[in-house]
Amino acid sequence: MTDATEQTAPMHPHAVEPAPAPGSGDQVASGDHAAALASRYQPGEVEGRRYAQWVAGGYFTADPASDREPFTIVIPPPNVTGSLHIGHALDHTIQDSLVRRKRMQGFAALWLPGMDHAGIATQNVVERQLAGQGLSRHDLGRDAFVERVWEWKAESGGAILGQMRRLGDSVDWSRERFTMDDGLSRAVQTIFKKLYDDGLVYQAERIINWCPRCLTALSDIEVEHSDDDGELVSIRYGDGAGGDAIVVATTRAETMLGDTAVAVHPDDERYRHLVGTEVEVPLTGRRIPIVADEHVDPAFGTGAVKVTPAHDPNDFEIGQRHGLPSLTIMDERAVITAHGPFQGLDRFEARPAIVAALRAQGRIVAEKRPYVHAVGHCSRCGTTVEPRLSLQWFVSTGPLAKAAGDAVRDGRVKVEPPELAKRYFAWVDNMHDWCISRQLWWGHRIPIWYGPDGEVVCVGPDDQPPGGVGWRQDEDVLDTWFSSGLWPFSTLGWPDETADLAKFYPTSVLVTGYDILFFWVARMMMFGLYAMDGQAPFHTVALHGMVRDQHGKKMSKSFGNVVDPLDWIERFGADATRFTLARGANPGGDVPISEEWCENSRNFCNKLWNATRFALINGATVAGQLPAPAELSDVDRWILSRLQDTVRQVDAQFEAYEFAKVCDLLFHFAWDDVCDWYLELTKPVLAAGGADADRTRRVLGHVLDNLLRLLHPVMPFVTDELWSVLTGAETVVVADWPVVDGAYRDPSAERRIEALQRVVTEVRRFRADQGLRPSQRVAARMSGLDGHGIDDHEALIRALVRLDEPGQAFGATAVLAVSGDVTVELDTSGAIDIGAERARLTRDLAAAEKELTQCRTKLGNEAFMGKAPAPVVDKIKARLATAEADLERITAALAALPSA
RNA sequence: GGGCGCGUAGCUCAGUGGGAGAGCAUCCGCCUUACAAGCGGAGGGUCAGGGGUUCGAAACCCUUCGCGCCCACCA
Repeated sequence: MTDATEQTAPMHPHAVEPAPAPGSGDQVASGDHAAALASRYQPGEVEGRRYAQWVAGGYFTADPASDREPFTIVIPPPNVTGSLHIGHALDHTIQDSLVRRKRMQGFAALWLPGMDHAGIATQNVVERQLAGQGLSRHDLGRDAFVERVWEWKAESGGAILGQMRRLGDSVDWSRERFTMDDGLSRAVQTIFKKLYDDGLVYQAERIINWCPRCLTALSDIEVEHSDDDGELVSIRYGDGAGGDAIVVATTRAETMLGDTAVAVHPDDERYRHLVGTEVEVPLTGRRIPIVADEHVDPAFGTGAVKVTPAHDPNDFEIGQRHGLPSLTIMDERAVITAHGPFQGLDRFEARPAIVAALRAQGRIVAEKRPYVHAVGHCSRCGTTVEPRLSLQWFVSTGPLAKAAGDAVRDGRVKVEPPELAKRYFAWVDNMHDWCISRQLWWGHRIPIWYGPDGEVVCVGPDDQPPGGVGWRQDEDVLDTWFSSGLWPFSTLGWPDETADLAKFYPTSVLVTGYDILFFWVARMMMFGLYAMDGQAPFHTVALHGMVRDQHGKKMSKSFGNVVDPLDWIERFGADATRFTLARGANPGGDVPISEEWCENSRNFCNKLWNATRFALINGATVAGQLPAPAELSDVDRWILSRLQDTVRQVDAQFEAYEFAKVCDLLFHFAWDDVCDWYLELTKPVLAAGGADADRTRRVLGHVLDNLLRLLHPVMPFVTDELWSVLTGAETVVVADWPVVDGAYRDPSAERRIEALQRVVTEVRRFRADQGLRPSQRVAARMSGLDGHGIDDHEALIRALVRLDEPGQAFGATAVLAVSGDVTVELDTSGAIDIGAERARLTRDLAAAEKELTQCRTKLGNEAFMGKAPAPVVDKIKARLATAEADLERITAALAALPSA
């Protein structure tokens, strides 16, 4: 462990000098400080003040000229339209913990904040606002509408930034970015042109997912499938007179208006004779061919499929294979445009109308039958997606996705937890081309210009758009995820060769929920590798799960179980909220939370608060050298050794993204080791005064100092407040992260104090069983402590369990046999509850006997003795010895019990 | 339809080949001079069922049952 003087000294250019120690080099926190601390932690009084100090101190501002090793995280940019929900709070807590620790470890740490313009989602929000005033975006016109969205962005985005401050996010505000700002728009245009020039974006007429309400194309990932109830109807095509009738089954009868073929499987004997002939499409009078296609499943329905190339992706494929025409029969709002009685009907109105008309003609051969099938819905508005044939822009994902997969496959990018890489591969290895054009107004407009004579020109960021009569720019904008995919380098200044890009790219770790592994992570991988010469955008992808309620249920408004992070921050504090989330965050796992657990986290904050109060009241010292190991008492050695072990384990768990384990380790070290045992053990020493007390004050200060540092990444506010009071320095934000110092590891001291704890616990247990009030002092005689090397600690033990030295008239009435040869005789003036004690001893006896039997059985098993490794056998032998001794002790104690 | 995962204390979850754990909840006793947002003590589990591998299984394999998630263009 580094020495205390160094630890409090500023180590970063931004760090503020600690308050000069008055008079001497040693700085002893006085009782005055403690008096300043209320008996409870009140987060509201601390958080705003601390955050303002951090920002004013410039601690979060990263320096690209620094010679320190970089550590970079780019924030998953929240949707500018939304507000931060508890899932963001989890995501941010994890990122903040990582970046705060690295900052303390001396890295040039950058956490880059920003927001996403979220094209379709944001446009929808503003359109709804307009609708409230009876307006549509067309009433405003494109420019005015976009202007309106920018206004909303300023309002909504500001709220998000405020929430981030409340959470304590240590982001570099000087580098805040927005996907629509000038720099990022330039990046978008640059990569679009590069892709275009490389032939990796193209325009094509294809069947795409279309939202008839949003009136735009959607990519595959913007479509959510659900199993919906449908009805399968069987319709007879053809007149049947010449045997050319054929029955098809469909859930979408309305599309028959656009049928251009009927398809059967080539091997289907039932229909072989019909292949190559024509049938008449009912209601239309059109005659269409019957074709043979492998895609048809002869076992499904009637084995014959109606083919509507313009309104079904499969049918489109079949159409391509057989050179069929595509008949578009619906407009962009999914209203029937085909001439006839159905014109003007919505698709869902047309369906029953057409079925009724068919029935009237006797064409329905099998009545409607319920049929559950997967139906796509717009992920933004829920409207049933309509496959639509239209001219759109696509990214050719083949080579990009291959590279994205390889980067993880060959280990250049690690996925945590590794199991989730399977999902990633499943995605990138089966990716379709990506439809990137959107018929929206809010977004990056596609930099393609069309000339009067059919010219198509892609315009780069530094190019002058073609002027002249008849030239016009493509009306569409790009998919939001197109710009999000550039985030790790566009935010650092790309395409310019900036100092930030050189220093902070590739980023260190990407933290996000597994739910957007496909949406976002895969796209960043594709674009990062492509734009940055094969350098992946991050070294590690650390995935967490979704926040859930205390029963593991998804949070949703309809369940009424949604937690607003600001609500918890108000009521329990930001640190409690963060600790609750971090404590549940196992890698890749969902995070259940509840108000009760958050209360517990708040209590933990208060525990730290009061432990520090105790230290201050007792004059804990944080400056100066920690005494050499040889000068330390057993208790000092024990707690310092426990601290070393905690530092070691916390580091290991941090590196493994095991946030739940980090929290668990620190919680137990702080509450059990430090508060429940160590502070109690220091009380008699401090009360006695003298050199021992002086030394204890130094160790106590050191332990708390380091504990607060260790907790700071997860609980930044309370630790900063306490640490600055304890040390007199400005802030723990840029203090050194604790380092393991092997000189203070002391397993034998740990064993001795553990023995002491066993004795204390046994006496307490007896006292509790006997109903002895804590305040009641009992005379006692102890022996056998030397067997554990704790004979020096008899006074300490007596202090902890209120046992007096035996007086003149000592008459033991109870003998506790603790462990080894330790016995404690207590003078309870004959007032012991023999029944309770007998019950206790009988239970212990049974446990010891069980243990004894188990061990003997094993050791008597030749196969075990022959094959089990020696250390395992030795361990069983040791257990046997302990069990035998326990049995003997307990038996003796039972025998010594006065008969009732 | 394909893929992935889960089932351990009342609840939520750790534990992945050698003595069943944590937090919360429960019960008992305490205002013991940092903290009642606290302190001390206690109870509670055939590790979903079955089979197998092994000297040894909560863990590895097979299987049954139950649950969840992701992906998906069979009308």
